[in-house]
Amino acid sequence: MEDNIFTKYIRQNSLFKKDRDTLRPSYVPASLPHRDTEIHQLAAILSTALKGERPSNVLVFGKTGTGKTATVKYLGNEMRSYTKEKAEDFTLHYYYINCEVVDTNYGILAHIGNRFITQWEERIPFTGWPTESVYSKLRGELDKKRRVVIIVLDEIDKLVYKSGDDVLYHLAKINDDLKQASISIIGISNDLKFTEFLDPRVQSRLGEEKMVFPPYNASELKDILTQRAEMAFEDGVISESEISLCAALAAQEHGDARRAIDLLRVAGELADRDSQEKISEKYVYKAKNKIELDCIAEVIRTLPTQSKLVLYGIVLSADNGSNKLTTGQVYDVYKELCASIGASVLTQRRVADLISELDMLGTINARVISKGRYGRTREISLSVPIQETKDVLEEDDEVHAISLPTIYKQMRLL
DNA sequence: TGTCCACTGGAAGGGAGGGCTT
DNA sequence: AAGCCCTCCCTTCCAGTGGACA
Repeated sequence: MEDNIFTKYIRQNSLFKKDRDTLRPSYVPASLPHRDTEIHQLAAILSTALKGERPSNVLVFGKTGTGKTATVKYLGNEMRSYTKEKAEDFTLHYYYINCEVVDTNYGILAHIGNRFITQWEERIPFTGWPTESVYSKLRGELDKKRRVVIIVLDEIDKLVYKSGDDVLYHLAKINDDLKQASISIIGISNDLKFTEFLDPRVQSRLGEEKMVFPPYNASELKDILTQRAEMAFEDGVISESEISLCAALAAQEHGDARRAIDLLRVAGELADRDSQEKISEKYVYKAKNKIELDCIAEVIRTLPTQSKLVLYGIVLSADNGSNKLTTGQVYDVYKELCASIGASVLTQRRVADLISELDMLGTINARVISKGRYGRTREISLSVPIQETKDVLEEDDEVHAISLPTIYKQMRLL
């Protein structure tokens, strides 16, 4: 046991208290600073459910990290603990569904339906049934008892963009067909405009009540971080000035509390790894850097192969000192890269679109310029670090197979 | 002043693939 | 299993264009 390689890591004094989950994005704290107004507003709407009546449907808007999900989950917990103490003649159900995970009409209906089906044999299968049957099965199960069902659809905009508003139409209309039970929906979205894509009938039913969560400012973020830091870190590990720094950095990025908390956690982890006793300013900046790089790396990693090849071409050119490229130049290098690994070569038109996509993702900078006599094109430059990007791209098997010396030779000929 | 380059960006359509329906 | 529809990725075709240069 003494010689086990992990002993040292486990024994090591940690800056974190045992419960470091308090800095995870999914953690819902027992109190939410600076969300009193929103909590009370939503509680007033939902309180109807505690009397056995159907509350209005609610749409909750707000940018990422403004506490939408936390507030809604918090109220769910509160309602559950309230009803636990009372014996009512109806049951209250509060279900949370993340539409980024369950993103099809069928999936949502089946998911909700299965919550009410206790017998395994009777459960709705993952796939196979016509959507209409799932709907009627759900309706039948719901109406067996007197109940109020509140369904939270987080990231509801993702669902609408991907699968349209059919489920929402069904769910909004289901109350007309129910005698005993009732359903209300809380939709959470960070996109204010998604309702434009809804059928007008769905739009008005779903948006009976609307709430907008404003971003946190730096001092509000600081209170949130102070609360979390107390829960997560041992005493004296982090001081006020470092917390302020985290808050200030996150406030610059439109007051995203999740970002701020991530910053705190990563700073802690980095300091911990270096066996520090305190989280100094240096580690906050290191954490900021790491988070940004991780973000970029993740974007690049999930790119389709063809986009990776285009980007790789731009990276190699930048590595060779050509900072500003035209679409034609990028295409030439790209063709060489494809040839060297035998990949199919896309048309220049398509590659131009891929370049636009890379531009939108922020990995490159591409703006249209005119070089007069010499035509109109995009001026393309890399906007992420060369070496790191190259490393991430080379993790890809296909990119890895490229023979660099050959490419460099070809590039000199171009 | 007009020309003309090297593209841009819109439009239409093909075809592969996945999921739903019959 | 087969048909259908939808979405995504891609190709083909083409009109349009900012500005250096003759």
